[in-house]
Amino acid sequence: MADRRSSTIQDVADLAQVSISTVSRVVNDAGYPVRPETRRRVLEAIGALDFRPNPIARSLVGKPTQTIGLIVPDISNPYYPLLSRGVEDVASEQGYTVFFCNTDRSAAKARHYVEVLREKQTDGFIFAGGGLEENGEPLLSEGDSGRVVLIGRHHWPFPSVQVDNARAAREATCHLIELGHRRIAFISGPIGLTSARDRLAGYMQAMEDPGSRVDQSLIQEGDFQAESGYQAAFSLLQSREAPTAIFAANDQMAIAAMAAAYDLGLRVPEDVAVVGFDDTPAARDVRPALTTVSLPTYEIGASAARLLLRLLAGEATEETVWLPTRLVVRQSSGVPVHI
Amino acid sequence: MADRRSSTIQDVADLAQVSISTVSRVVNDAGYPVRPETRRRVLEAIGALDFRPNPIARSLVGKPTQTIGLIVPDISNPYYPLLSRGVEDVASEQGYTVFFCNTDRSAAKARHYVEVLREKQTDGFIFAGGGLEENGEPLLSEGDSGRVVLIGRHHWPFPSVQVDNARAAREATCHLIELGHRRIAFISGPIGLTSARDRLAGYMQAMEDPGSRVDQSLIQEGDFQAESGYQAAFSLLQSREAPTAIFAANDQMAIAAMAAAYDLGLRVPEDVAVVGFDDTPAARDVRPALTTVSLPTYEIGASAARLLLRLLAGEATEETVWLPTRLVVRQSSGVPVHI
DNA sequence: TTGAAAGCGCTAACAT
DNA sequence: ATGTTAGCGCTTTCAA
Repeated sequence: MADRRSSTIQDVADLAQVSISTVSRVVNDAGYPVRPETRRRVLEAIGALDFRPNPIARSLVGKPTQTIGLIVPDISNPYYPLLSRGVEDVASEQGYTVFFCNTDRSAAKARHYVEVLREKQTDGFIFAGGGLEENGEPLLSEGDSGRVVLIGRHHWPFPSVQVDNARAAREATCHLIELGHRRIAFISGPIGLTSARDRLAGYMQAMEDPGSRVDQSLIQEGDFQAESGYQAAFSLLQSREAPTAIFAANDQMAIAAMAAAYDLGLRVPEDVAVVGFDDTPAARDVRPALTTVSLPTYEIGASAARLLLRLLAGEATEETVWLPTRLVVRQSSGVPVHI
Repeated sequence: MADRRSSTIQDVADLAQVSISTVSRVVNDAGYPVRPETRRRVLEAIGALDFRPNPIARSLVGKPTQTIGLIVPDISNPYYPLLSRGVEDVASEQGYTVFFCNTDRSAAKARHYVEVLREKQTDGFIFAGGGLEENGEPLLSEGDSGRVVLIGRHHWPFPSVQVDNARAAREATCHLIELGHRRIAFISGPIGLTSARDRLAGYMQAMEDPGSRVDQSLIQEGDFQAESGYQAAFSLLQSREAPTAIFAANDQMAIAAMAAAYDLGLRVPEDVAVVGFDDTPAARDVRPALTTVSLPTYEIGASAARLLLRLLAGEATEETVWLPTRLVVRQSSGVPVHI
């Protein structure tokens, strides 16, 4: 039953013997005066017809859609699900529904989604990951102000939530140094990405401390995907002066690096120590469990959502939320530990 | 520039000195006769004003939105990103944009999303994973026919794409039996899910073949999450008559099972063989690499999208697409192999 | 307390 | 070939 084209406000009005304005009033229940008896009739009709206001029509007249979008660069990176969860939890708690969009690290796709989300389909959106411009052309404009929050470093006048990637990478590298390692290799993310560059910078800072210049052959560029991490680690580990430790810019590459070591007959952490970045679920599921930089991933998403919601409510203005990172030492770096 | 409230069709009409209908005609370029000179003027105005038709208004008058939704049960299951990719690739190739929705295996959330997507925000949607009813109440209605396709087994009169879970699980179990294993444990998914039950059924079939009744203590229920797999494997492996092989209903649990073995000082595959299901990226990244049932995940998504798009174009009717599975033997089951 | 009517931006008959 | 107009379903003045 109730499978015909869904009922409209007019149907309800007819059934309740009132005008559509009255129906609209009781639906939007804004403390507008409506005689109890009338309200009752309307409510009854609404129930009988299973009426629900058409959100399209609603937003055409400028009403908020109670929907926000979340744009992420790579849905297959296990880092994002948790972040999404954070966004979703706080959003749905406040009655918002969230649509996820995957840009696949393509600026064109990102632009496309920004446009789609912008055109009033959603009240606002969260943009995670880099790629905020497509060959010079900014993806966002002033007009987006007040309804967008960014995650990660950028040079835009929008609120955002951040994490100190450089600092975190520096700490992780120092951990390895303290363990006695000197030849520490670094597998970076795509250097086109700010976050990847920041992590590299942190590594460099730590390595320079000891005095010596950083051996460039110890640095390999990956692309955040497992395959690239495997390749990089494989060649690193086979080189004449193989590193005794490998620090990968994300967990996927780090886990792949452990695989490369395994395939070369090397033990982790005895022969090579490995540390990752992100603390994705896999980091603790794998063996040896991965030492990695733990990001408050869920909280990053939750904070971004809170920020956006406040923005939409007209509260916050420009603002940056910094969240802390923490090195989680597990087995892969060589220290006897709890998991 | 161009940051005021975006221009409307009226603005364009004014600037081009034509009526809004003419503008609409050139915009919707349906081979409708428009004098070249006029068209040029309109196009020029459109360019000057950076006009883009408001999709909300457009869909209010019944135009398709060129948007589809994809509802998945658990965005943090690494199985879904690839499926999503399949959906997205064929969709965007045909000019559709896709919104992802995560139900978190909650029927209430699923219902919510179905409603949101249904109310014309999207032209149609793909529903992956179970939970198609909330205590008896079906989530979908006849009215959805023609704009929804399902992924996975169900009893609904909607087109869908399927995989033979039972058969695949049977084959995987047989592989273990052929390797000489007799005490093969099974860590199932939540038995509330059809796919989980089917996989269990397949395992049972294979185990019964040899004659003996299946030892119930060999079967543990998990929830598709790593933690449950770890627990199950840990207790299984410590029991008096420990299994020599563990078959987990998905890769996440299988990988966790390997971790449990590792933590108990057991070697995989020498002491325990492990096989998984899904062939997520982690299966090949982990060491020993995981023997697992490979699903054409990407293709499942792509097929579903193709089906939906054809449906929206008014082509297909009711139809079920079956896709093949394949056992990928890697290291964890004990055979010397290629990865 | 309620209704009538004007739009929101667009498409699609229906004129011309 | 182009313009007029009536909606799509809803909210919101403005009247009554």
